[in-house]
Amino acid sequence: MSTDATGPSGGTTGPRGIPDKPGLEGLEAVWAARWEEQGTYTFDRTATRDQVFSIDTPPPTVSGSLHIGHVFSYTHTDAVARFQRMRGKAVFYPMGWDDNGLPTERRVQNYFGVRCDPSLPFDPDFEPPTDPPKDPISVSRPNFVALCHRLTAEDEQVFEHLWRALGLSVDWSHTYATISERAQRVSQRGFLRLAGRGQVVQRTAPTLWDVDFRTAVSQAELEDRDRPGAYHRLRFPRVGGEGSVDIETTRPELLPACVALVAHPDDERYRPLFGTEVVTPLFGVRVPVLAHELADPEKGSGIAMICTFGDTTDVTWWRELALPARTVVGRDGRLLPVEWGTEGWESDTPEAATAAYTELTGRTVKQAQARIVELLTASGDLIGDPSPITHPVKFYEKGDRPLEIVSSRQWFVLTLPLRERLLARGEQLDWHPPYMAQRYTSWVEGLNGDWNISRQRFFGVPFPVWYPVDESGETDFDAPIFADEERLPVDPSTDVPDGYDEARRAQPGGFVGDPDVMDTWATSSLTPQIAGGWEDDPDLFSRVFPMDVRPQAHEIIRTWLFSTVVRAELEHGSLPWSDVAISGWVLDPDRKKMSKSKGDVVTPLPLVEKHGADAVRYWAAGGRPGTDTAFDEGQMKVGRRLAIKVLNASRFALGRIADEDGVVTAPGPGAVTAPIDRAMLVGLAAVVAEATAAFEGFDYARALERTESFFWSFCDDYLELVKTRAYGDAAEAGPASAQAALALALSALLRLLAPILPFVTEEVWSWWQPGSIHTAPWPSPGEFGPALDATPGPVSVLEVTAGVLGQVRRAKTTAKRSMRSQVSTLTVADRAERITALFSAEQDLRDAGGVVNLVTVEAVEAVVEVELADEE
RNA sequence: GGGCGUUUAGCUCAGUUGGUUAGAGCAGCUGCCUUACAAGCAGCAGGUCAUCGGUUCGAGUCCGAUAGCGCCCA
Repeated sequence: MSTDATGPSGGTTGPRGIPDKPGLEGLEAVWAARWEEQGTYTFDRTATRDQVFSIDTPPPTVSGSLHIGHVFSYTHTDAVARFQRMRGKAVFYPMGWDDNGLPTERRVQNYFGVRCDPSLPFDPDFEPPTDPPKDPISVSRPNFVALCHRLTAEDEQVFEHLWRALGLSVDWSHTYATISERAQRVSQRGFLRLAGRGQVVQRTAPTLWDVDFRTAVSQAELEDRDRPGAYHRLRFPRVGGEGSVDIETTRPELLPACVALVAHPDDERYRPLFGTEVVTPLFGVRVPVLAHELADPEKGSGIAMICTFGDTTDVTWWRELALPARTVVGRDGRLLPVEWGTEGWESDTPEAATAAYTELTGRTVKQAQARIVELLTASGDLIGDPSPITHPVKFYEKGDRPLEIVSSRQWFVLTLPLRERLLARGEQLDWHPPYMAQRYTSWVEGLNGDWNISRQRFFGVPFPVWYPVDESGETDFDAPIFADEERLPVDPSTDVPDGYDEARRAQPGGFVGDPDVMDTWATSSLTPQIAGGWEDDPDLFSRVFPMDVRPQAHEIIRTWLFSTVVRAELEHGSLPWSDVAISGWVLDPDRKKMSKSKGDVVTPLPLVEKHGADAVRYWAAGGRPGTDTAFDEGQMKVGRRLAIKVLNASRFALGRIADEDGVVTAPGPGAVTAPIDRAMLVGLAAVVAEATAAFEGFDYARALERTESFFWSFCDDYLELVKTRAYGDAAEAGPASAQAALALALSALLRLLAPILPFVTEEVWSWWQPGSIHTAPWPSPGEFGPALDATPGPVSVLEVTAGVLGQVRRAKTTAKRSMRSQVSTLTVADRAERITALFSAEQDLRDAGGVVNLVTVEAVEAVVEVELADEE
C-alpha cells in the first residue's frame, strides 16, 4: 500500500491507492486545503467570454447571523458552478461581503456600545471599552466607520470559514466587499455617469422617512403592517354655499396639512361639489373639492382629505392634481412650528388657527392626534365617536414606527420613465423557475416613484458631490460640484473639490460636502460591475460581463434583482446576466420561515461538523429551485449514508479494476461484451443525458435524484450480479467485460455526483485517478464506447435479471433464510424475449442467487417459483 | 382587493407530452453476520393523490370552482 497515512500532500497528483478502511472523517479539511494549494477553482483569465461561466454571487450581509438558509442557497449555486467547470467552462465564481449600511451600523452600536455623532472631531486614540457601556458613547463619524470596518473584518472570517468547510468552489482571489475602496469607486463612478446623462437628479420631493433612523427610505424597503387605527369623521363647512361635507380620516392630526378634498369622479354624491371650496375645521383654510380615480367610494364616506403627506396616495394626488404643499411633520416625527396667515398658510381665521396649532407644535404625531381629537370634539367638528379599524400601515422594513412622508432634498434615479424597457428586460431574462418572473413584473408595474438613493446615515458610500456656499452663507444645491472620476473614491466630508481648499469648507464663498450616503442597493445593484472589474480592469470585464447567472432568494427580487437590471440597462444597455436562479427558503418543521425572533434559527457549522459537508450539501441539493424546503436533519443522515456508500462501492469496484497502488488494470471500453454489462451502461448513458440536461437548466435537484437512484440500484443489483464474474481472470471475455464496465461506470458515477458531494468523490477519485475530479470532464455517453453501439434488445437484460433476483431474495427472506442459502430449483415463466434476455445473464444470476437448477417456461404471464435447498 | 405557488403514505418529497396495479427515502414492522459496506443488506406494511364539478375510452396529471398553507403586489 503506497498511501501514506497523512493523506494527500503537495506535488504529485497521481493515484494514491485504495485504503483498507475508507472513511469520511476529516475529508473537508484535507481537500479544502488541497484545492486552495492547487488553485483548483482559480478563474482562467485567458478564457474568452464564450468559454466563461460567470456568477453574480450574492454577497451575504456579514453583520447578520449565519443561518442554515445560507448553506442551502449557496450550495445550489456551487453545484451548478461545479457542473459548468466540469463541462470545460472557466468558471468566474467570486465571493462578496455585504458590509455596507444600516445592519452594520446597528451591530456596531450594540457590540461596542457607541453612537455616531457626526459633529464630533476624529479621535485618533479612541478605543472602545471591553464591555459595552449601558449609555452609548458618542464617537465621531471617522471613528464610527473605523469600528464598522473592524467588526465586519471579523464577521467575514466567520463566513469564509463556513464557505470553505462547505466546499464552495469560489475563487477567493476575486473577493470583494461592498464598502471596499473598489466598491466605493464603482458606486461613485456609476453615480457620476448617471448624473452626466441626467438619469439621476436631485430634487426636493416627498420622501418616505423613518423618524427613528432619521433617514429616507425607498419604495423597495417598505412593508405593510396591520395596525389598529380609527376613522374620525370631520365636518368641513362649504364656502359660499349651504351645508357641509363630512370626511373620514385615520390621521386627524394632519388636518393642518390638508390641501384639498377628493372623491371619485363618478361619485354622484360629490359630483356637484367638484370645483367648489370648503374650509378646514379649527384652521379655517380654504381647500378645493376635487375628483380623482384613486378616491375609493366604498371607503369611509367616499370623500377623503388630501394632506401633505399622510400616505403615498396623498403624494400621488398632490402631484397629479398640482396641489401646494403644507408640511407639518418634521424629520423627528414631531409637528413643526407654523406661522398662520403668512404665505402658504393663509387662513380665514389666523388667530384661531394659531391658537389650535400651538397645542400641537412639538408633539409627536401620536400625541398630536390625541390633542387634536380633544380640540375637534370641543369645537363640535368631530362627528360621533371615532370607529376603530385595523388597516395596513407602511413601515420601513427595519423600522419600529410608521413611516412619515416629509419633503426633503434627495438624489433620485429616474426609474419611472424606464418602466417599459424594464418590463422587456424581465421577459428576456431566463427565470428558474419561470413563474418567478411574475414577481418582477408586478413590482415594475406597481412602481409609483423614482428611486431615492440618498440615505441620511454614516456607514455607506458617500456621494462624490459638493455644493457651493454663496457669499451670504446659503448652500446652492442647484449647482452641485461633481468629483472628477480620476479622484474616486472621494469622501466629500474630508476631501476638497478641485479649485477650493479645506479652509473654505462651510464658509461663505466656500463649499460643503453632500452629507448623505447612498442607499446600499445603489452599491449592491452594481455587483456584476464590482466583481467583474468594470473600468478598473476592462480585460476581465470583457470576459465575464454580462454574466451568466444571478442566484438569489425570491424576497429580494424587488430590490436587488430589480436595481441590478436598472443599472445594467442605464449603464450598458443590456441585461446584467442571461439567467436568474431563485432559491427558496428553509422552513422549520412547522413549515414557517425560520426566524431569529422565534429562536429556531439553526447554526450551520455544527451541522457540517456533525454530518459532514457532503451530507449537508445533499440535504440542500434536495431543495428544488424556487421551492421552500423544510429543515430536515434526517436528509443529512441519508446524504451521509450515500457518501459512505460511495466509499464502499468504490473500494469494491476498484478491487476488481485496479491494483493496490491504484493503477488501473481493467481493460478498455472495447472489452464490454456481456449483454448485462451493456444494459447497465445503456441505463447509465440515459442518466448522464438526463443529469446533463437538468444541470443545464439549473435543476441540480433533478440531476441528483436521477443519479442517486441509479447509483443505489447499481450497487444493489448490478454489483451483486457481476460480483463473482468480476473476480475472474481478465484474460477471459466475461471477467474482462465486467471489469471494463465497472471502470466506466464508477468513473462516470463519481463525476455525476461530484457537484453535490465534492469531498467524497474527490477522495475516491484520488485513489485511482490523476488530478482533481472537479476539473475532470463531465461524463458523456460517448465515453462508453462500442458498448452502446449494439442495438438494445426489446427488454433490458439487467432489468429482467434483477427482477428475478429480487424474487429469489424475497423467497429467502420469507423463509427467514440467509441470502447465502442455495436455490435447488428456480423456475421462471415469462415471455420468450424476456427468457432470452435472462439466459444471456444466466451465470451471473446463478452466482448471485445461489441457483443450482434453472428451469424456464414460455408463458404470457410472468411467474417465478423458488425452491430452496434444505438447510445443512 | 388582484396575482403566483402549493396540497400525493405518519414525515420529507418524486411523479416529464393524460395511458397497466401511484413511486422513493426516512420513521415503523419482520428477518439476514452476505469477504465492498451492520454507518450494511433483504423483505413487509402503509395512500379516497385537499374537496366538489367538468373534459376524455381513460385524470395525481388538463379545465373550472371551493378550502387550507406560503408568498408577491395594491
